[in-house]
Amino acid sequence: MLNYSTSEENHIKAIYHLQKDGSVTTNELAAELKTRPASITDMMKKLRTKKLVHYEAYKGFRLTAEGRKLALIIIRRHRLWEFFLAEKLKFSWEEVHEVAEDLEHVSSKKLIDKLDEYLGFPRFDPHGDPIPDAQGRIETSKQVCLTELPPGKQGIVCYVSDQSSGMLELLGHKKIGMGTRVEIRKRFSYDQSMEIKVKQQITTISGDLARNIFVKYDE
Amino acid sequence: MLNYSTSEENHIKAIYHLQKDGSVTTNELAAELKTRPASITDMMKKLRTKKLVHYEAYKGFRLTAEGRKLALIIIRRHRLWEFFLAEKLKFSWEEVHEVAEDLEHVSSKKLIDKLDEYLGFPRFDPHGDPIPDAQGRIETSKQVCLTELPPGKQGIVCYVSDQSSGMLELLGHKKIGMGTRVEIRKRFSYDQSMEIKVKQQITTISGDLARNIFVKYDE
DNA sequence: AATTAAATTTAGACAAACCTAAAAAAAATA
DNA sequence: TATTTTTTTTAGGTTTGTCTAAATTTAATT
Repeated sequence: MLNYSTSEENHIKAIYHLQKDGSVTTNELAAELKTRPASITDMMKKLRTKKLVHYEAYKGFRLTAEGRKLALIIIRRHRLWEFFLAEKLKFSWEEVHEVAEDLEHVSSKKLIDKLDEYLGFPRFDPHGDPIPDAQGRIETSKQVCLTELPPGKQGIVCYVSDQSSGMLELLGHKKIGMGTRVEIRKRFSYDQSMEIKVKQQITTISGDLARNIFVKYDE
Repeated sequence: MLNYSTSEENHIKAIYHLQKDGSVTTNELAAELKTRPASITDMMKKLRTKKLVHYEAYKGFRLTAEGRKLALIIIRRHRLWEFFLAEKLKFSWEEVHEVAEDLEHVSSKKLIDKLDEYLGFPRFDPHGDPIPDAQGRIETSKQVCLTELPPGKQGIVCYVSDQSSGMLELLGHKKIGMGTRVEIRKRFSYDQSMEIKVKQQITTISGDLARNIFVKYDE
């Protein structure tokens, strides 16, 4: 595997994040990276010669297969470090991103694969974003607390933080378990309770319960 | 605390390592960093304006108090990462240096202090070199296996890797404990046994025993 | 469709960190 | 001490990644 500069890596990563569908524009990328449009044009020419992006003047750019592979490597590094910082070093949720921005450019593959193993092959970073595996495969879903599932979106229960018998009894009664599909129908700001659809039925759950249920959903 | 480039940090660190006593020369530093002498001159001028080195043309250079402080910060980062890689990620002894060369340039103080705490405030890296603490204080001694104590040097026992009762019995008999001063008098290559001086007396210990005793000594 | 506005690219400059080749200073030696 | 050798510095060039200002292309509006 070739080696890329921090700046090249940051450009590739930014394109990956912006490129939801269709192509990314010069101004968008300049805004994202806090540089000037002229600098973006220069860099795109370079990344084109390195076959990391498809680029034609005035037509925007998209990652090549190679470019996407690199983006996933960088995102893997970033999210594994975020997990490490939060889980092992007890950084708070909001602090991990900035430090991971630096750590993600240390490029030893062996380091990252061993870190992954040490952390127990986590699937989601502290923000709920999926972590690509060593082969660059990534889940399309994001993991969030049920309280943050966008209303109308289908979520799949994947984790419950409180494993007490009281919690399990309640979950059993509501017919909620690992893999159950849920969807938020209505939220009440007064007490954070919500009406959700579970197995074709509507039930109400408390904010306390919702805060302990985590779901995956596609963005 | 200001921020320095990777290249500046590497120069500062190299000067620290070469500057045993007296000043460091242009050629020495160029050899150490695998650059050309002309490049060293350029960098020394820059580091002088930043008040990190004392430098006068043709007279070599030494770190200022400020420069030494920076060097110790970089060495602290390097050795803590080495410890992490060996202890937690199970990298081998010889592999840790190269990866730590990259990690040492990630400059978050909070990261390093939390890493230090997570690792249990280790005092020596996997090579036996002392790790500076958060205030930049560093022990002058190096920690090595008794088999590697230079003959004639005084060593102080600081760690015994095998804590079995058999080992403790033997150590008690030989009057060797934590803090005991030892000195190698003669080594026998045939079976790695050695004659050592302990409390004014000469005794013989086996290679097996020596391999489990660790000592600190000043270089 | 013509004109104006916005986005993008080109052209030329700059700083950082390196380089080579030549000049100057210091050290070694005859 | 005079001369040669070695070390160090200066002068000028290169690459990377950024910038500004001007030119060009594309998109929007009248």
